[in-house]
Amino acid sequence: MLKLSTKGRYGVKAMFDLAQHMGEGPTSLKSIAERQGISEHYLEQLISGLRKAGLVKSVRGAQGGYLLGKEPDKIKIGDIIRVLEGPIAPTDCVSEEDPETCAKAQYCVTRTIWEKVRDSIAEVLDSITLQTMLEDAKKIESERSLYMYYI
Amino acid sequence: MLKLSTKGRYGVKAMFDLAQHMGEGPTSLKSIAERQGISEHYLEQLISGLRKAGLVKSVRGAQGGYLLGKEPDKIKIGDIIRVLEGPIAPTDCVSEEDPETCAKAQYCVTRTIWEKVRDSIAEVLDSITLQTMLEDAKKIESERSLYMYYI
DNA sequence: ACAAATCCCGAGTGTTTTTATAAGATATAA
DNA sequence: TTATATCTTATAAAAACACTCGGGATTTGT
Repeated sequence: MLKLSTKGRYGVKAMFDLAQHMGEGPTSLKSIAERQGISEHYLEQLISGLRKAGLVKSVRGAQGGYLLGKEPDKIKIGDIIRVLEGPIAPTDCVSEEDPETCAKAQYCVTRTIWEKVRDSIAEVLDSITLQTMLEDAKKIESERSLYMYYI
Repeated sequence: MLKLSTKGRYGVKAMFDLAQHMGEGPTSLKSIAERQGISEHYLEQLISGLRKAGLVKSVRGAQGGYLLGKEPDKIKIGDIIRVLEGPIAPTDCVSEEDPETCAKAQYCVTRTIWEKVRDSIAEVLDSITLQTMLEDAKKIESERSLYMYYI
């Protein structure tokens, strides 16, 4: 159905939350889960993949938690999605990673459609970084207070 | 996983098959299913939806079958996908049809990402019609015979 | 009139994916 | 040493997916 699963959505929310709390030391899963309204145990599984991919770093023990693995302008939304949902692939025959080879691939007209869909999704997701999101959030916030001012 | 289900893929294949056999009278499900390698009974379910949406017309009885409901340049791939897979909606909060209203929608930064994804998918799918596919197929075929000629 | 071809409709079914939940092991700060 | 966290693995309910099946309705050709 061309739908994102909760993995991707929760993952992006969690990463954005981490970005918003940069410079405050490690952020615990518990606090992320509470702020974002996500099951802590479930988030645990998701962040495990993000850690293995180097998108976050973990600090164990009391007062521990997670930190971004890179600068926010180096983390694309596409990176997060690919870790949590696998390669972008509206169909198996046009997967970003080892596409299922089909004998008719060369002459297949439908295949070219799915390629275009894949590329347009990838282009959007790779054009947005956590930094972009932080800037967007700041902009929305300032517009919001401007509006409040004039009431 | 941002994946298309077989419904959408089979549906587009079947519609393209119908387009390729225009002017030859009604095309039976059986022949479409055979050519495209799809279960006939399953395809029956899918085409039922396409008929109700007016994308195909049916002719009952012996020698019956299906015909395109409109000219091929009037049938967008997006139309077919929406009938078979529902509105384009990478997440429920940005569905093309009655999006799930969320209290934070106005300030939600992730939401704007999913909107962009939705729009880019819709743009691709609505820019391609069955006519486009017929032209692409003809082009590929002529390139293929040209290549054969030079061997 | 009858048989064959074909569309039409709804119910049932096995598999996979999704979305968690739970329990316990490991590590560290205070 | 205790409380706070991360880490790992197992279990499982629910939903979606991809068919499968059976029978009914309609039309054509003999």
